Amino acid sequence: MYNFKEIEKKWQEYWDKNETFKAINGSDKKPYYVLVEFPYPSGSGLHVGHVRSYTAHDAMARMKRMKGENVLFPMGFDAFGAPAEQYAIKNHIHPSQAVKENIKTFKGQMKKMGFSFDWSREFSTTDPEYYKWTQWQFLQFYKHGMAYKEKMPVNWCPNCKIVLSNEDSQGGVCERCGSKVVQKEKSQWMLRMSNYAEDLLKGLDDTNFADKVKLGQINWIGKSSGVEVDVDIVGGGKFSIFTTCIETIYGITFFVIAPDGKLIKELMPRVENKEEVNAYIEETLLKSNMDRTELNKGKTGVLVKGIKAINPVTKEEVPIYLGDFVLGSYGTGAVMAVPAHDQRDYEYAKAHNIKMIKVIDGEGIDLDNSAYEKDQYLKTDSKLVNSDKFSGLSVIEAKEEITKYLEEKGIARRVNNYKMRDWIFSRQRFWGEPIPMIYCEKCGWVPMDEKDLPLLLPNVVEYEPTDNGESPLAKITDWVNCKCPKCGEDAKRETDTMPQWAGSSWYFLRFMDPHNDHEFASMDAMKYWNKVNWYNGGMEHTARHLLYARFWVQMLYDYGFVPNREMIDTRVSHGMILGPDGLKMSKSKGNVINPDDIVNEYGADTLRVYEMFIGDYQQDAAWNIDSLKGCKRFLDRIFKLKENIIDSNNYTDEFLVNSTIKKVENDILTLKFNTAISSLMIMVNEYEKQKTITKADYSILLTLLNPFAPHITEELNEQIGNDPICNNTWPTYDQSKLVKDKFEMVVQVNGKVRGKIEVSSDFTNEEMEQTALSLDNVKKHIENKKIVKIITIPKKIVNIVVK
RNA sequence: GCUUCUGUGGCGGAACUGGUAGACGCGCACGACUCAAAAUCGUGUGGCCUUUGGUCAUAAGGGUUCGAUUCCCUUCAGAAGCACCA
Repeated sequence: MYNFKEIEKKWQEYWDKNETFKAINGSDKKPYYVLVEFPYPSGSGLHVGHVRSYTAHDAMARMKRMKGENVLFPMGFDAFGAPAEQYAIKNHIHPSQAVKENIKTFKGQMKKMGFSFDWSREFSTTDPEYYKWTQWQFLQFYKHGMAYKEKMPVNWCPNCKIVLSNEDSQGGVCERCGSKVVQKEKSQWMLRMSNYAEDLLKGLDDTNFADKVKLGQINWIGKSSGVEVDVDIVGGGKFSIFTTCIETIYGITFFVIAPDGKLIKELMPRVENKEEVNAYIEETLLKSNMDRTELNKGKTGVLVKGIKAINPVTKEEVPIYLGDFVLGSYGTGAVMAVPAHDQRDYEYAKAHNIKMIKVIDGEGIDLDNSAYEKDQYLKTDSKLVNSDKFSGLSVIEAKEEITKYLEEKGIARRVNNYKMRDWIFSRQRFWGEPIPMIYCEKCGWVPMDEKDLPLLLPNVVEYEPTDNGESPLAKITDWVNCKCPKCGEDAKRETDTMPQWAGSSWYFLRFMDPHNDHEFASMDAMKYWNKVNWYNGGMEHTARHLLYARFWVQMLYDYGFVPNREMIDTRVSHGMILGPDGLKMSKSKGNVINPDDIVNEYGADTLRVYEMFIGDYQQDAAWNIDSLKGCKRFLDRIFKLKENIIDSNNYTDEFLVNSTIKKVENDILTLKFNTAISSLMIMVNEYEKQKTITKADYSILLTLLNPFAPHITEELNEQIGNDPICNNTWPTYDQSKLVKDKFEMVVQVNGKVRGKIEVSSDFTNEEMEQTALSLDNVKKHIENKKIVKIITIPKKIVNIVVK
C-alpha cells in the first residue's frame, strides 16, 4: 500500500543527521533515563524479543521527549563471554573480530527499526576504554578488602579440561561435550557479596522494582534468622551448629556435618574409621551439585567413629555423622539433628537407625510415618515436652527462653544466615576482562598500579584451554611474566578473567558520561541523571545481573564514587516472544522468526506496532503472522485516511480526541501498549465511519501513534504540511472535555441487567431510580414483588433488589 | 518440596479502586467490487432457547456481597525461579 522502505530510510537518515535523540548532560530540561538491557551481540543477530522491549521503551522515550524532558535512551553491547570464545575456538577467528562484525549487524538492525537511541554514547564492554574502568573498580574493591582468592570447589569437565559455570553444567553434564561434570578444587577470586546481604535486602526499600522482581531478589538472598550454638566434643574441642528451631534442642539424637566442610578435616586425626570417612568425602566431591540435590535425595552418610558430641542442654553423648545434605558453604557446615521434628533428619534417622526423642506435643503426631514439623506445630498451640524446665512452654515462648538461657551460658548467639554466597569472580577463559593482579613470590598478591590500566588482553593465538584448566592466557609467557609493582622482582600476572556479569554491573553508569577518560563517570554527570528511571530486562536476569549490579553500586557508593546507594529506580520485565508453535524460539526447533525478514516484507513500523499490540507486555506471547498482517492493514488505513482530509483546525469529536490522548499517555507509562494501540484503532474506525477527517484530527492521530510507528507518522505529517512530530510537543488533554453530558444507565433487578437507557449526566440518584422504575422490561421483572432496596451508583448503575 | 505467576469465545487478548464480561485485533460466514482470485470495503460473529426477550457462561467447587473475571477458602492444570539452606 505505501512505500515503507523509502519512507523508513528517509526518516532514519533525518534523525541521524539532526541528532534528534541526543541527550544533553546538564540540560535545564528534566532528566529522564530509560534503559533497556544491552544485548549480547550473538552471531544470529537481533531477536524479535529484543524488538519487543526496545520498541516498548522507545515509545516511552519518544513520548517523554515530546513532553519536553531530556531523555537518555542509550544502547551498547555486552560482548565478553563464552559464546564469542566458543565461536573463536570453532572458527579460528579472534573473538574481537567476531564481536566487531556482530555489533555491526546488531547496530544496523536496530537502526532499521528506527529506535531512538542516542548512538553518540554507544560502547562495548570489550572496549579497552571501558574495561579499563571495570578493572579500576575491581582494584577499589580489592583495596577495601572485598576481593580475595580462595580454594573453591568448581564444576569441572574432565574431558574438556575446563571449569564450567552452573549454567553450563546443567543436569550435571558438560554442555560442550556431554561428559559428567565433577567437582574440583580451584583457587578463585571472590567478591565478599555476603557482607552486603543485609544492605541489598534493605536497599530494595529505596527502589520501585516490580513486586515479583523484589521477591526474586529476596528469595535469592534467602535470609534466615536463628541461633548458633557451641557443641562440645567428648574428650575436648568443640564446633558450632546453626538452627532456626532452637526449641527442639532437647530432641537432638545426632549431629551431621558436611563432607566438604572444614570441620571434618580438623577432626580427622581422631576419627577411627578414616578409610570409610575419606571414601565418603571423595564420593561427595565427585558428585556434581546436581547429584547432591536432585538425583540423590536418599539420605546417604557415614557414622564418624571415635568422636562423640555432647548435647549442650542434656549433656547426653550423641553420635556424629557425615551427610552430603549438609553443605559446607552454608551456616557452620554442621547441623543438630532432631528426627522427631524435622522431616529431613527423620529420613536420615530412619535410614541409619537412629533413635528419636519427641520434645513437642500436639495434635496429629504420627512419628511412625513422618516428623512433626515446624509448619505443623507452629499453627497449633503445641507445648514442649521432655525439655527439662522448658517443658510446658509454648513453642514461641520456648524459642525465646531457650535462646536467652543459652546466651547467658555464653554458648549461643543469635545469627542471620543467607543463602546468597560470595561471588565467584574468576573464569578460566580468555575472552573477559583480565584481572589486574600480580603474584609475587615475595609479596603475594599485589594489585597493579592504577596508572597502568587498562591491562590489555594479549593477542591470543591458541584458544583451547590448558590441560590443568587454566586460561589460555597462561600460555602467553611474555604477557604473564612481569615485575612486581611492590618489590620489582619477577612476578606473574593473574591469568583468570572476570565473569561476563562484570561489565554489565556498571554500564548504566558509564552511559551517563561515556567518553570520560579520567574517571568511570563524573560525579556531576551521575548527580545530574541521578538514577536510571526505568530499567527493563528479562525476568531471567532479576536474580543475578540485577543483584550483582546493585552490589557493585553499593560498594562504589560506600567508597564515595556514586551519588546514590541504589542507582536504579524502577525495574520492569518483559515477557518472551514465543514461536508460532507457542514454544520458546530456538534454532533446533526451527521456529525462529528473523526480524529482518519481517522488516523487509512489512516494514519496521508494522513490526513495531504488532509487537506492541501482541498482548500484555509483561506476559509471554506467541508469534502470529495473521495478527501482524492486521497491524499492516491498520497502518494502510491510516495512510488512506489522508484522502478524506478537510482543512479545519477543529476536532470533530472533542471527547474522542481528549480521551484518546489520556489513554495513550497513561498506557505508555504503565506498559499497557496493547490497549494504547487499540484505542488508536478505535479512533481510526470512528474517522472512517465519518467519511471526513479534519486536519486537526489527523494531526493528533499521527502524533499519538508516532511513538509506536515513527516513520509513517512523520511522513504523513510532513505531507499534510506540519513540522516534524519529533520537534513538536505531546498534546495535553482537556479534562473538562472528558465529561459527557449523557451516559448509558444500566438497570439491574437482583443483579441482572434488565434495561439500558441513555440519560443526562446531571441526573440525581432519585431521577435515576425513577427512570429505572419506568422502564417496561424492568416493570415486568418487579411485578408482584416487593422492592427491598435500590442501590444507585451515580453515572453508572441502578440495581433494584426485589423479593 | 518451597516461592511466585497464569487459567476469560475458534485464536491473541480487553474489563479503572467489585458495577453492562468478551473492547481492539485475528479467524470465520455472508454480501459488494471482479470473468475469476487476491487485495479492499460492508454486515454478522460465546453457547443454548420459545430470539424487540430469556438463559447458561471468565479452569472446577464453595463463601462474602444488592452485585464477583476482580476479594476469601479448597481443588485441578500450566509456566517460571529456587531447590536437602539446617
